[in-house]
Amino acid sequence: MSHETNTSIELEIALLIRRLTSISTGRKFGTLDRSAYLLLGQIESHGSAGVKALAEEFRLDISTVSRQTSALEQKGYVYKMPDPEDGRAYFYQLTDEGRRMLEETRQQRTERIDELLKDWSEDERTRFGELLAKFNRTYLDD
Amino acid sequence: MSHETNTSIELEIALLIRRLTSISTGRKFGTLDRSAYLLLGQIESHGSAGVKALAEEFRLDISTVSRQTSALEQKGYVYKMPDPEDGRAYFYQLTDEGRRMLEETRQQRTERIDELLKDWSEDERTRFGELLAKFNRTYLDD
DNA sequence: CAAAGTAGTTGTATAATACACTTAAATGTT
DNA sequence: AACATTTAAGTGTATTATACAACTACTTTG
Repeated sequence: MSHETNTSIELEIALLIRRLTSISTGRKFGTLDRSAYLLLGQIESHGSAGVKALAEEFRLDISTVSRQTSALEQKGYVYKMPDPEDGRAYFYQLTDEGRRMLEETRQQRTERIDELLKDWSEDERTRFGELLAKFNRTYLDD
Repeated sequence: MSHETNTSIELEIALLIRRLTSISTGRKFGTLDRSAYLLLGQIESHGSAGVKALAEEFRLDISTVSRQTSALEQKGYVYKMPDPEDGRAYFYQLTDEGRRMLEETRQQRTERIDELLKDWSEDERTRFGELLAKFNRTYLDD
């Protein structure tokens, strides 16, 4: 059973949910809640970003993301760099602690998926991951 | 492109979300919000039920479902029959209006999926529906 | 029959969200 | 160059789905 496949699946599910729903009352899958997990993941994979870019990525209101990044900053998972080219804007970047938490959460979530899909065939998991990814991309273009 | 396949997909997605998250701030896909849609669908497919059974089905707190069914009753989509065998309990049943709304919403949601997946192959849509269904069942047994 | 358990409701708190407004900086127009 | 418009971010407020706790009325059990 491929660990990478399951990592992909759990990420795609988290994204699917983010696209389709709003909140998730404290229903944590790992140490970080979903919004924190997705934000940190986005910053990790696409580099530092401002509130506006993050809000667009996740189809959330800027005010919502502003509060979420604020919370992440408070916890020391990200820090804010002023954009040298635009006095209004900032770039959020991961701290070492943020990177550590992200990895820890990713591992916890992946383990959860490992357990849930332990009886699925390799082919099923691969296919499911691919299709969720495709669906999430389809949804994005809407 | 099979309409039935897409109906199945949208139902499974709604279920997936219900399982994994909590709320969805007014993010309606049709006339009914997700909780109303799922509750009416459950009553339609599994027959009249009380608050407790519905809460268990959707892994929600009884108080949450109590409020949701209350709202549905208020809108005239369900009515409450006292359980003849248990003076504390009730059975919620669909009204004609509720059945109509359910069907309308189902159609709207399915159309949305039709549109989203218009470029997917028949095989992909079938497979995605199957896998989501399988995943939801897997999740249930947790 | 009294005690414990249960179905449902209601009160209260929480959390993620949107929308409206604000502030400060950037951009565009005459 | 001055003023108007736009824009990035933050803040105030309302909404909503949810959980937990307390309560009521009924049922089951010892």
